[in-house]
Amino acid sequence: MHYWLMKSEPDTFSIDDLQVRPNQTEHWDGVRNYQARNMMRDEMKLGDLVFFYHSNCDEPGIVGIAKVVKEGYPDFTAFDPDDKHFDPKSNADKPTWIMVDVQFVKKLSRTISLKELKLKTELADLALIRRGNRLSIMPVTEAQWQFILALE
DNA sequence: GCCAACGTTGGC
DNA sequence: GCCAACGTTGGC
Repeated sequence: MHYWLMKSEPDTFSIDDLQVRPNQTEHWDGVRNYQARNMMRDEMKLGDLVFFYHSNCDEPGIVGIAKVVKEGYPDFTAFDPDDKHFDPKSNADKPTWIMVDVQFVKKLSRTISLKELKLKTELADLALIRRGNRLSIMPVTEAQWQFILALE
């Protein structure tokens, strides 16, 4: 059982969007970073829990929880020339990019903001708040997970 | 294989 | 809108 944090821009896809999807489930397409891809391909397992993080918005922070309901499989948006995330180097026989499906679990009662997370010495090692980090998917230790949940 | 140029991310 | 940080690309 692993814990994760996944970033999404709420203007593009928010926790509310996830909540109203059929089965409250959506595929996490569009990741075009090898490190993030490798985590989805190799380490994300059914039932893993995910902090849903809103980035590039008024109050960046953790807004909810999701869980992994389908393990890594080819990101078909890479095959579609009309898709924003089209990648001509990826094809169905040998897909470069991988995604997982996540399902809504809950919204937090409040946003646990990046600003707040940065103040906690307990979270100094969290990838999210290390300077210059741009990974859209990152691991969270169980201790970090429990600590953050207790902030709600 | 080096590295400059360029594009993207994402906080502010 | 700005810009720092970082990943990728492509010439050599």
